[in-house]
Amino acid sequence: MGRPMKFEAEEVVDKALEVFWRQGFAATTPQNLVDELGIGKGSLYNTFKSKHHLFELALRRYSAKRVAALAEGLEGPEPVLPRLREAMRTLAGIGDHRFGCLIVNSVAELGSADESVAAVAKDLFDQIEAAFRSAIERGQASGEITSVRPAGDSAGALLAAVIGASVLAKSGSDPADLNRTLDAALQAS
Amino acid sequence: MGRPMKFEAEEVVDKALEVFWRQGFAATTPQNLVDELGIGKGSLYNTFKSKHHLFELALRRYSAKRVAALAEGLEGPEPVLPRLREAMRTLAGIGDHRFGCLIVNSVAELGSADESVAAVAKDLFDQIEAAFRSAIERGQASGEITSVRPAGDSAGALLAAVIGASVLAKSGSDPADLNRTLDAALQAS
DNA sequence: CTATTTATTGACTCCAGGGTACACAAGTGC
DNA sequence: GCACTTGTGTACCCTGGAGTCAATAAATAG
Repeated sequence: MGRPMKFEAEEVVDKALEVFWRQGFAATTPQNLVDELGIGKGSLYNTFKSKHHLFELALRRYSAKRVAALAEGLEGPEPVLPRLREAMRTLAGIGDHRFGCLIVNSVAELGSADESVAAVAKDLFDQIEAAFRSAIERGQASGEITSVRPAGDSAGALLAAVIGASVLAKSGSDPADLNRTLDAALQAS
Repeated sequence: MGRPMKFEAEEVVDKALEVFWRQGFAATTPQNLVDELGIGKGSLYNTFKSKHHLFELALRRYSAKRVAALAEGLEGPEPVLPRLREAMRTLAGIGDHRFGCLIVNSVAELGSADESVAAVAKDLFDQIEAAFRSAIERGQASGEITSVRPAGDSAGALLAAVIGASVLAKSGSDPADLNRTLDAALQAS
């Protein structure tokens, strides 16, 4: 009982995610959120304890979406290399927006001071690396990818390349160059 | 004529650099700066127009130092691979502090909204890539590095790996793992 | 219909961030 | 010594960030 909420929390978190992604944590004000989420300040603080807590929810939601999309993109029939290629481009956020990856941005902004952010980031990075690794192992099993290098090493290198490309995208690098860079990292596997 | 300054601007910028590196731009308050630079607020704003301007000076100084150290580390007699290896570790900021790279942090925090920051970052990244490239070319000329892959492609991949490692360091990855990752990227060249 | 519970609204508070103003200090030229 | 110029130190100011609160609305139980 009691009055029902006029919005769905998940949708609001999705919108908050966009705002934080565009502006970063510190640069996003409660007023920004009120304006863009379409709910009042009272509801905001009633539903989500604080700006920081909402931020954490947004980070986790972003991570979950990314992991799901990655799993979907990598599964399916071979060949696996083009799948990896496409997945890397998506993760790096190359193209249209130039906001990079929300998690990368957040860990760079707050990582050394905010343990909860660092933890979410480490978690996402570990999951991406694991997904890369299993894809590489599949490719090695089918002979599509050389086995001279351990799959774990290659997966780590690909993860670093994706993160690096995400940052480079924010600094204004040419998307075509970044695609070449990612391809170079991938071909080296 | 006029009263002489009681401090040297360069030293103060160096100290400011440390503070911004530890805390990021938004999280650093004028009071923080006053406390750590050892100069009064009046001098601060008289010498450096604004917090943002001081920040830019700090970024540029950081870049200049990095580029100089990189050039010094890469020059000298062969073999060039161990030099690259060491340079990458230094650039990624693996080890003690866990603050990553100041430029990477700054571009991730402000890059898509602050053109001047993005420009300094792009500049540094270009210079690092160029230094990598010329080192790789030297290695190729002496047969130390395979020439199957264009030096430019490898240089881009190494740059992305270094940036990625810097971010991973902030999220709390094990330094030993990061060193493996960097080695994997380097061996792939 | 009333009591109770929970959401919403938006005015309000509190404080810190970023910067300014001004009185004073420390130099130089004459 | 005196004018002039340029730092220094600090009290002060203003805005906006983050969050709270009291009044009100919308539901359910009985």
